[in-house]
Amino acid sequence: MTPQLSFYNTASRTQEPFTTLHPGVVNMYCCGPTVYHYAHIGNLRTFVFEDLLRRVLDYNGYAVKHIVNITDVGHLTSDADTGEDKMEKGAAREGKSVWEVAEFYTKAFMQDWERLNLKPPTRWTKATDHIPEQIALVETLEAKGYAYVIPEDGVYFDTAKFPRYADFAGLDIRGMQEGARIGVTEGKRNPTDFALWKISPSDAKRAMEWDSPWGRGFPGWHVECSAMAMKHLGPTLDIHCGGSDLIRVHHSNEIAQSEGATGVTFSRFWMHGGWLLEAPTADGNGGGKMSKSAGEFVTVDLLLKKNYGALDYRYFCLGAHYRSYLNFSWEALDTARDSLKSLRRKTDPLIGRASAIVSENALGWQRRFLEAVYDDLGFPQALAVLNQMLKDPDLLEGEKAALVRDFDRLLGLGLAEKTEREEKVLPGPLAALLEERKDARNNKDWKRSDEIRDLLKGKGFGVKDNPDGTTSWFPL
RNA sequence: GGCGACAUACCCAAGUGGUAAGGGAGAGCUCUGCAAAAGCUUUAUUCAGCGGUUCGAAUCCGCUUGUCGCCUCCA
Repeated sequence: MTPQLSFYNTASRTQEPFTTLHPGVVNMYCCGPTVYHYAHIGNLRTFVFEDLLRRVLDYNGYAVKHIVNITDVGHLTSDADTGEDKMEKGAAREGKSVWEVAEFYTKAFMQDWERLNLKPPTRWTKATDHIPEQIALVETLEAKGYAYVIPEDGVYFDTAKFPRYADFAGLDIRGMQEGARIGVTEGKRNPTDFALWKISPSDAKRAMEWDSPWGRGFPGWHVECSAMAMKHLGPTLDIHCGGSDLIRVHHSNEIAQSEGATGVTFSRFWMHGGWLLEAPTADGNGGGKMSKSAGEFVTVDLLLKKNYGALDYRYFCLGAHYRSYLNFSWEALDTARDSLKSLRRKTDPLIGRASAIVSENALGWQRRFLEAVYDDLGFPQALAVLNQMLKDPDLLEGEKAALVRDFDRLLGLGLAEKTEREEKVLPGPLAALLEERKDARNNKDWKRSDEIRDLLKGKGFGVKDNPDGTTSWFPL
């Protein structure tokens, strides 16, 4: 019996059997990064989750159309005009043009994507390549009576015209009104109304602006995702993903403007990744959601600099359920790195030895693994199944190898191939030392032998004496 | 102020009514000249605290404590 795929749907707040609008095809849109700075590993956790989802869909034989956007338009940081534009802020910080900043960080992001072994999306879509589509969407909303103009400010979406607005995120709008809210835009009809198009102030020239029926300006905070998703995937998506922090505002708004314009369900499944939390420092500061502004700004580059592999971080993410909080600490990452290393030690000897998976036993392991993964991406349990499987003495090596290869299609840890762990050559003088140690050992000069072992250890090389009399070394 | 989430061993963490997965670290054993690596064994009478429902609760309900988040932008 093949296990059935089911995912937790934020829209219904329940886990539902997965179905698609069109048989065999999955249209999936994932909110991507704003490219004004490097992505930190908290941002990246969401993309790792989405990659896991993507792999499960691929594994099931779906033709997946997977779109990830690149937000290269700077949006203001608040409703009020007082907010700073992230892109312009980035440009000012680095003395570059906004376009250069966008290009630089887009490349950096894609590099991180590859390092984490994320499958390339079917298509990357850039916000600035879709200005006409965004304008068209706003025009449709205006024609349907969902939009209103605040002169010299912009076009806004009237959330009162979309009665379901609060449902998706379970917003308590009355409670929000009671809250002290600073920087309310003059002229907004409802606190939840949001800009569809912002008109540039007459006295300031923006680095990125376009002509529109409402005046020169730039698209609002949320239209790009609706416009691009519907252009490339049609009015109804199968899955829309993002980080949990997008639920309340961004995704509520996307639903309002998309469904307002088309009259049909925008996305059948909504899936959101949990946050990466930062441990507080020893003095009790920091802690909470990882961000660029607070605490340590941890990027993949920093990980590599500290001698972790990007896949160590991927493994770290695999250890926790995608919807739960994950506590990041260097100690926890050490754990993940050691775990992956020891996992590789078990799976490396199996590379290239796969046979067919035919025995009852092997099929049972495969079923258990898939049951875990198909149950709302239960990768932590799946990892437990993998570990137990590797220890099963009744399983033939060929089948073990085949299972590892099969599971890794979903895990994406590179367990089935020899990675770039290149054969390093022991530097000449050290090789000579190793020879000398061999002689010492033959003469039972344990003192000298141990000295040399310590010396090599200091240089970063471990030594191990094999039972057959040979000696091997490995980088520590 | 309003709303919400979370709290499982040394660390990460699974488990949402049936009697605590898995990994790492640690410990013991085997192996070894000693190590390393590997293999085996082992590590929570207990799930923040208190009370309740139940034949039965980490799992449901209530209260308390603590941490974090949202009500600006955010993966």
